[in-house]
Amino acid sequence: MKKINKTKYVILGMLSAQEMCGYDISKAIQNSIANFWSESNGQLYPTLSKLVREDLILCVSENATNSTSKTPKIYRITKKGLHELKKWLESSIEGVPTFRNELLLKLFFGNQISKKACLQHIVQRKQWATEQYQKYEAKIKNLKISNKNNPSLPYWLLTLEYGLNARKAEINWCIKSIELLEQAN
Amino acid sequence: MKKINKTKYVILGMLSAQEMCGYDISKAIQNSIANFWSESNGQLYPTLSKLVREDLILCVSENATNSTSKTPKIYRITKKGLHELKKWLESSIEGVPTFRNELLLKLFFGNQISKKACLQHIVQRKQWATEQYQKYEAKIKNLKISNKNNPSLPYWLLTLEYGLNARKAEINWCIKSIELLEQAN
DNA sequence: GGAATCATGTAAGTAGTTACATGATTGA
DNA sequence: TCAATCATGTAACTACTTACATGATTCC
Repeated sequence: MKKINKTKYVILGMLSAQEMCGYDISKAIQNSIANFWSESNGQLYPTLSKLVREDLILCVSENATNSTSKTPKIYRITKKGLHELKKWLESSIEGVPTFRNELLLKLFFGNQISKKACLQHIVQRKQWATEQYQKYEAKIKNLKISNKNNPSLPYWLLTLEYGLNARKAEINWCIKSIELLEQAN
Repeated sequence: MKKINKTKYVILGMLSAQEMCGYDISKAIQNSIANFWSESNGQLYPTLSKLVREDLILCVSENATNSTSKTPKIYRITKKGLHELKKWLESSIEGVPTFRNELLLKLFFGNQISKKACLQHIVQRKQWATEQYQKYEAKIKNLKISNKNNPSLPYWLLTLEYGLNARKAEINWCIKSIELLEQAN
């Protein structure tokens, strides 16, 4: 289950929808997949250059004339790139990585500190999960309106509902855990 | 929300229960927190040395006489180490990192491939989540018996129930998503 | 004029894994 | 005797983030 760089596929995926510059891709990530994926500039820009070298994308705005250097570079996905993207999208997922969970780590050693301190961590998480839950609800509502006829809508909703469900489960776990700890000897 | 190295606290936490060598710690991680935490040898051993230098743990088996080099080095947590551990356990959790989710990334771009291929990913995940769910159930059952009077039991159960809940939520999301996609246009 | 935003990129560093090297001990 | 497990550690590498540098454009 070794980690491989997927920045490549994020870029290809984003460019499969429309031509964009690096900055646009960065914004698009923020506005769509940020709940389960992030990319820093330090990964994004070098990968863009790499994908051009590999012929998976190309730059369609090399206005060689007025090259004032800080003009946006608009990228377009190539046929080869689209093929590579689809191949990856279809390929099955090899194992699910274990996510490190600081809350659970602290609770696992919970007997070393006061019950009250442990409860505080859980209450804090419950608060967070509740806020997140509401954000997901709002996003789902908005997306259904703003992208009514977008063929990608069902897929985008799937990802939001995953988050909604996960937060809901977390809230329930918090409630149950608070009760359980308060009762415990 | 910058990433900081928590290997330190895993080691301190494990040693707060009993004296152990590096290998034992590695095994203990496998048998207890592997569901939400992992450490590789490449992190573990250098960190052990570092913690000794920082006086947070000490090596209690420097049998300087018969040093055949591959004899286990038994470590014990110091007062300073225990204090540092407790301080961390009580400190509040700064932000929850976004976990990268390959399944959601593939589904987000799902419109680029066939509905069937997307469904396959979800079915596969459902299978995995179901297996995991059963493992959690078994672990919880066993732990309740094997650690009946252990004061840490409620905390350990909390972490297992988190996993159980999370997998259950995932299974439900899979079922719902499969239905939703099959109906879609 | 100046702040915010648009836009690209790099350098330095951290965290982390993998793969290897080494050798002792246990038990079938 | 040979495989498995116990046991420690390092070197090389990858992924990734942060912080910085730079400058254009927009719009109040």
